[in-house]
Amino acid sequence: MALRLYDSLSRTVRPLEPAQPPVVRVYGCGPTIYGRPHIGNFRTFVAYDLLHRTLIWRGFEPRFVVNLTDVDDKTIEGAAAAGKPLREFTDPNGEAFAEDARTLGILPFDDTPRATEHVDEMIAWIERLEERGLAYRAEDGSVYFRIAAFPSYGRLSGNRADGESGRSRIDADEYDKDDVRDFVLWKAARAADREVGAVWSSPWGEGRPGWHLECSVLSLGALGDTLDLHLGGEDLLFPHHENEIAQSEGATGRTFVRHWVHTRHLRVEGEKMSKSLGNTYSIPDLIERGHTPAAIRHLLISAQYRKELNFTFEGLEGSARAVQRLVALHRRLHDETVADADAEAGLAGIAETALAAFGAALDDDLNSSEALAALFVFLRDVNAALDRSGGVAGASELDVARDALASMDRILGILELALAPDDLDDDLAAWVEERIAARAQARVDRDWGTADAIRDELTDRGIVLEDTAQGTRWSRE
RNA sequence: GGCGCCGUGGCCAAGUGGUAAGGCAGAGGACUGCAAAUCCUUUAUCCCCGGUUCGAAUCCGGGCGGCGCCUCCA
Repeated sequence: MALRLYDSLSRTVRPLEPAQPPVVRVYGCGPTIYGRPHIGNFRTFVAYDLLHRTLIWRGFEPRFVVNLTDVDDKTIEGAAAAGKPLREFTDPNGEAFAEDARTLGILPFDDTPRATEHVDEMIAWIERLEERGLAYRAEDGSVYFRIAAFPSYGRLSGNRADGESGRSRIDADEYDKDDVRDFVLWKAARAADREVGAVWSSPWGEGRPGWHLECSVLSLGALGDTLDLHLGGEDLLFPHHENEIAQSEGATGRTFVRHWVHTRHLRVEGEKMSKSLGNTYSIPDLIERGHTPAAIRHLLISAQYRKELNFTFEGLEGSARAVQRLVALHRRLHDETVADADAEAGLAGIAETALAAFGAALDDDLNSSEALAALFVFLRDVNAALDRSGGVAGASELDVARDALASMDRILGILELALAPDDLDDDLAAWVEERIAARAQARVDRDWGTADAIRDELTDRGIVLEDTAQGTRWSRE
């Protein structure tokens, strides 16, 4: 079974065919680090992560590069507003992104290049384009890409490459362009740029690199002349990626990207995310409201990356419940099932079926929704089998079931987050243990009134009790 | 206007020709001192109309409704 992914250029789901398997060269457009990334950004980055993990699971050797845009209008404005040099403004934002990514269990990328650290290469790139007649200098010292000289422009987005496109995109500030579709490669310095140090010298005078150029130079610089996979949010399809193709293929004469993957935007409570609606939640915002990383991650992968996903607090609560069931299953398999060499609960068959369905779902364009369904069928069937066997299973089938759960979570990364050690303080834990002991005595005495009162007391403090054959277990929430 | 996407049970969401996954919520039951956890049972003819087909949620046509990009937003 081969991994198949939707390719935005051919508009079909087709097998991933890296140029030099098992190596897969992946580049994903990363965040612009002008502020704390929001939950919408992370829908995309969690999708990157799902792909990353699936590639590894399927035996590929991904080289996964995601850039950080640290010079553009927004970072410059932000730095100016904060009265800081650009770098001083963007550094903490880059760190915030890394921190939130870790919180959500996103595997580290192999490289996260920053635009400002590769300006020399970008300048060299523009020179190549100039030599090939694909770039021209405007009167103000800016340099533009000449779209008229790149005939296949528009193939990715389906936007007509020829002249009139119904709606004028002429920007009053960009009257220097020969053609309204031409995009800037090098932006002549403005006073605002100088203020925050967002200025580099070049053959065309002082200025800064254009945003589109960044991704071509960073990706090809890190990965070679052709990328196996290029990822990005759906908003980047046009003009960003269209422009990347033009300037990359224009300069190298080779195919830029073999397979384009775009993620659908997240909606929040049924609405588009926007600052005016106040619904651009960040990861720390959600954690502060009492939501867990595992639940957030579960919700973000509950729909396939190309489908619209509506992020709601009601949904987040539902995800939290689903995560709890997974944790309970994990605990049951590891701590509560008796291994008996002679027993046979039927776990191996359940695991095999689940893994096959799970893998097939991922292979089918990362259908995380269906993969999750396979996991929950596994959950139900294992629980039912163990209920029937009285909590006893064969040692080897138990291992098989544990491995299957671990294997699926290597992709989903949910248990991995949910099982992370709780930072509950020792005093509270000691108190809980004391109360549980008191309740146990009351139960021995058949003093149900006292036993229930203690349980209520714990419930009020957010502690949930479960009486099991092995004794009373407690957990938060 | 150009290029696309979507409309499945109370909510979320799979399924793209063979008779409706899964999650959350609800109801009933088993288990339990009572609970919790777990299991079992239970709630849909898939926006509307027409067509193709032995057969369509799935294909085609037409409506209605929602959404994205075309502005350096993932």
